[in-house]
Amino acid sequence: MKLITRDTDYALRAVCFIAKNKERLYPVSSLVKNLRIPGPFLRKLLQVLHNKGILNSFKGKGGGFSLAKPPEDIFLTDIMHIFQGEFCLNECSLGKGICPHTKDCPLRERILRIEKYVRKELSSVAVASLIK
Amino acid sequence: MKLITRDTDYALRAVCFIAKNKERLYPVSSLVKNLRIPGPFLRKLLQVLHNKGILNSFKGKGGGFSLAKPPEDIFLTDIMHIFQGEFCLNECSLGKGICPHTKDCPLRERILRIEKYVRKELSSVAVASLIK
DNA sequence: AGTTAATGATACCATAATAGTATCATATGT
DNA sequence: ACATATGATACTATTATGGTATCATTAACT
Repeated sequence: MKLITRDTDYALRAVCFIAKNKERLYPVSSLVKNLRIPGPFLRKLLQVLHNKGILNSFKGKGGGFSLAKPPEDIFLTDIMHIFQGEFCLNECSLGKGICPHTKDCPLRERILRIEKYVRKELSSVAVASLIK
Repeated sequence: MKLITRDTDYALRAVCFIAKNKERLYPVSSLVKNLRIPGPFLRKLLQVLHNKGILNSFKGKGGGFSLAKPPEDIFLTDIMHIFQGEFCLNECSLGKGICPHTKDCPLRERILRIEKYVRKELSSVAVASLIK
């Protein structure tokens, strides 16, 4: 099972790469060369990151992407949230009201505890800490 | 994202149900009534559990499934392992040698730490502890 | 003004994973 | 013999994932 999906992984790598030289503008083509991620796919991801306020974008010749905020303020969880939705380990059939234990599932509590831990661990990871 | 897939969830529920009265034999039909899981699907799952030594099975009229070992000795991780494979959070593209940081990914260590924690938490959950 | 190089938006497609069904064979108690 | 159960396995439908393609828009630079 994957904690981090391909989307998130690609996006994170792109963000980290851009963060290393945060003044510059990086067009997709340049990122593709450096990161070996399929161009059209990466482009889609970057557009999303832009819409979500992680990146700035500039159209036209000489344009590209740059960070919209300092790398200290971009967290792994931000990117995970964008591409993977709300982090939740508890998506067994319970949620759908199928399970007879919907309310008092004996596993639920333990899983929520694990979830809390993982969330805490992940939320401490800023892009800044990944580019050293 | 799901820590526990549908397969595991269904299988676990069936095992717990059987464990509550561990002397009895439960045919699939009876489990279906009680657990509201699609019959043919559950049957397939139970066959796997039998092949993996979690359940006994008895063919023919009056047959059905029973636990192959005491509920104290059946762990959530056993069932997860059967239906979800080796537990591993670290399946980002790294493993495939695509990522330039294959060896010294700054995230890897943190994820491995999380993985270790989750594994420890899950491995402490026996079926016996879920049926009270 | 025209060309080139970039993103914006969005529709499309291919593959794999997931969830579930169907069928035929075999065993067993009555 | 018959009814009821599992064993094995092939099949199918749906969804998620990963990736492409296309056309529109914007901006810099002749």
